Amino acid sequence: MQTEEEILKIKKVKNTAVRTVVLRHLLNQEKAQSLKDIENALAYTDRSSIFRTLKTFEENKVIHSIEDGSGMTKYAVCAEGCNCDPKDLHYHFYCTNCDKTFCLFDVLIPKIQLPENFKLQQANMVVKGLCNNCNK
Amino acid sequence: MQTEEEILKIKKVKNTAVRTVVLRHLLNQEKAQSLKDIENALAYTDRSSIFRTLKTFEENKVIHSIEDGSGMTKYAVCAEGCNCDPKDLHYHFYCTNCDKTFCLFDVLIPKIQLPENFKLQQANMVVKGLCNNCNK
DNA sequence: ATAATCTTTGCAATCGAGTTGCACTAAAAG
DNA sequence: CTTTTAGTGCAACTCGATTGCAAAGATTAT
Repeated sequence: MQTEEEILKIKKVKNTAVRTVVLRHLLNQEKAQSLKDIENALAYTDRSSIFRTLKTFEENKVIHSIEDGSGMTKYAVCAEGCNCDPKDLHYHFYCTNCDKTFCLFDVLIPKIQLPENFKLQQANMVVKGLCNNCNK
Repeated sequence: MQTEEEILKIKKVKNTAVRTVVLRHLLNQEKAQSLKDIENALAYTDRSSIFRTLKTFEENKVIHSIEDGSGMTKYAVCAEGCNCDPKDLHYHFYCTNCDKTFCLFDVLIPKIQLPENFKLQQANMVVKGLCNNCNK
């Protein structure tokens, strides 16, 4: 497992106090985090600083963003060697009753044949409905 | 083609002035409409009335909502016999440069095998990137 | 038909995620 | 050490979505 410093160095992002704690937090979580999640976890760090940090991380492929249907963009650290291709991604299932998001790791996203000269940057596949707990 | 009155009767939604004009507008458009689109088109109808009308329509399966990556929820009239299954839907391609949304009618969404006892209500497949015009 | 009740509508206000301007501080370059 | 560039914190703002409330309209019971 890489340290925050190593990751930032590899991705050519200058290391700062805010960047280190944000990245560390993301690495410590098993679920993708929203700006609000991070803000709540890091009580003494300003929201806009976290926001700009996330933008910087995203531009430099340190993290990628996910639309999971909850209405809030979530962020997760890219796996080693991740180039944010859709093949790295999976479906998200958002339960409209309990507001939980499930990652459907077992269901792979098929290759999408885009029209001529379209360039894919990101794919968000959100499935909404009732989870096993709420479907009664 | 059904009239607004027929559709509302079939879906058991009481007919009102606002509901008729909103539904008529949606029927007349070839593209899915955002709340703002409808608001602009119907100058003398209040936004919150349109909003509540859309919620009522959605609950009663008169229309379905679409997240197309633009950040605004869009609405489209359900086809006759549509039960808002994902099989009725298609991918949306959102160009991050020119902010246009393209419906990829030719690329069908494969059947998604959900985990045991999960109930699917809606699926939004959004692909982001550069369209043929911006990819130069 | 009339009163009581429920629904719909319009307006204004609010919410919340995201974003930006600006001044201050810290780090890098000269 | 001075100049320049980058990062941070605070407050304010944007904008889509949503809600409280009172007036208007429709429905039901008397």
